[in-house]
Amino acid sequence: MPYPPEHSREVRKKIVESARRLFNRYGFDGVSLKQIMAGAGLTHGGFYTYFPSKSDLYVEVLGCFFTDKEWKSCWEGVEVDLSSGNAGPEVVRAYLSRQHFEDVENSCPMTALPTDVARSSKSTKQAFETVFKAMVSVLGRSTRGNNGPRRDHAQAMAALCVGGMVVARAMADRGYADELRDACMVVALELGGWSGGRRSKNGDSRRTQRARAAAS
Amino acid sequence: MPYPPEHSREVRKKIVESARRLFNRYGFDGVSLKQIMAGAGLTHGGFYTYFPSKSDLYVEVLGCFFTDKEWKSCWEGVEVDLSSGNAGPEVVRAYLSRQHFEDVENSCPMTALPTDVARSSKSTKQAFETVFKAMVSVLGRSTRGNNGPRRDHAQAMAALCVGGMVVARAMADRGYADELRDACMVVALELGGWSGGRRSKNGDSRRTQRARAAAS
DNA sequence: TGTACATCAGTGAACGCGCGTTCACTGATGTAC
DNA sequence: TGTACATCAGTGAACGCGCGTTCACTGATGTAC
Repeated sequence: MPYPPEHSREVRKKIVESARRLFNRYGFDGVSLKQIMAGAGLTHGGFYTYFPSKSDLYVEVLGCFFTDKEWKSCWEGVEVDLSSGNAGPEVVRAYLSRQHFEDVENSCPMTALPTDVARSSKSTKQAFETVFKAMVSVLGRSTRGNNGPRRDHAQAMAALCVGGMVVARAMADRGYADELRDACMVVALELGGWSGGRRSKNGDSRRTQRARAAAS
Repeated sequence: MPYPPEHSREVRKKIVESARRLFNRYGFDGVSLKQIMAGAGLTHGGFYTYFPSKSDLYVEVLGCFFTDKEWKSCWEGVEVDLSSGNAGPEVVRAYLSRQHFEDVENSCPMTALPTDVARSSKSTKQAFETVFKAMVSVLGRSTRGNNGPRRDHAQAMAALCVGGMVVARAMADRGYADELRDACMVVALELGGWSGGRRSKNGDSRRTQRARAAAS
């Protein structure tokens, strides 16, 4: 047996990671297998040892986010424990943070790829749906003490987080994108009943920043 | 002068219309100039008589929605007068309607193309931003009698409309997509202070449908 | 009304290019002795 | 410890294909007389 069994697993993971970064940045059609394999330190021919097709890799990439117990984001310093009952406001702030806005490569695929997915196969949509439902579930479980947010509020919050980021990324004016992101954050937190809570470092709303500046 | 002056204008418009339908359905990279020109009843070689490049056509397509005085949607029976001060709830209902969800070809480019735009040139983003701001403006102008919605509420409503549709289109389960669309509609109307209003035929919320079914 | 003509919108072959995928092969690996 | 070997991960040339773009040309058009 020429190679140890973990070798294959490691290389496969490298390919998925490379693909995730590239798909996030350039979309499904904007990335070639040559680029993906180069990102994993290999040449293009070896791809088919690991995946039956480019589309199959795509499905796998979509599934690898948000479904782990720990939220495995690379957003510096933002690590949310999804199993805690109070992850809701943390998730909203992290999702709509400047960090997440800027780090396209490591961003949530729901922010970077939703319209690509809408045009793709059923299995791709299935992977996307699982991720979205996971987000809704986390937001819905998080309560402010009483009965928690309504089901439609949890869904709308998730749509607002995703939609806010998607639209913000499509703006030409960075200042307006920031303002929009902030507006969505404020409203999403209101919907969850988390308006009074603390703000994370990178998720500061403009309002908070202004208030802080005025106080000093 | 071999051709009348309006000929050129008409053909150009045909190309833009064909491109709009195809881009909405398959995205920028998923459509060839051959397809676009065929959709306009021409062969591919003639394209460059009308546009300098595929990208330039893309920018033009993005701008042609939502910026007219009348909302020139082809959503059957839904025609909203944007100059009226009360277009807000109508826009929300039309945007998140089943009609808009299903009619991909004629849908708003913000629903079909936002992540493509996020990866595109500044001029493309500029066109997208103009369309989005027009939507925010319409929603913001619409008041319920008092001081109207807050600025951040108008922005969040627009993001919720766009985000709700984008995510709904990426779902595998049609039933869940409908539920999500409905949740976003209910919450967006709440944000605008328009919750008590009538529902348009195709924008019926599930809640309304259920209530109606129970009453009969 | 009929004919010759200049214009230029539209055609379609050709260009170079990069794609996803295939496959005969190479050469690094751990094993056997 | 050293050598021969079987395995198979990874290589890179080659495949057919369709893309955006170019360009020499065709032929439908309205005009002039």
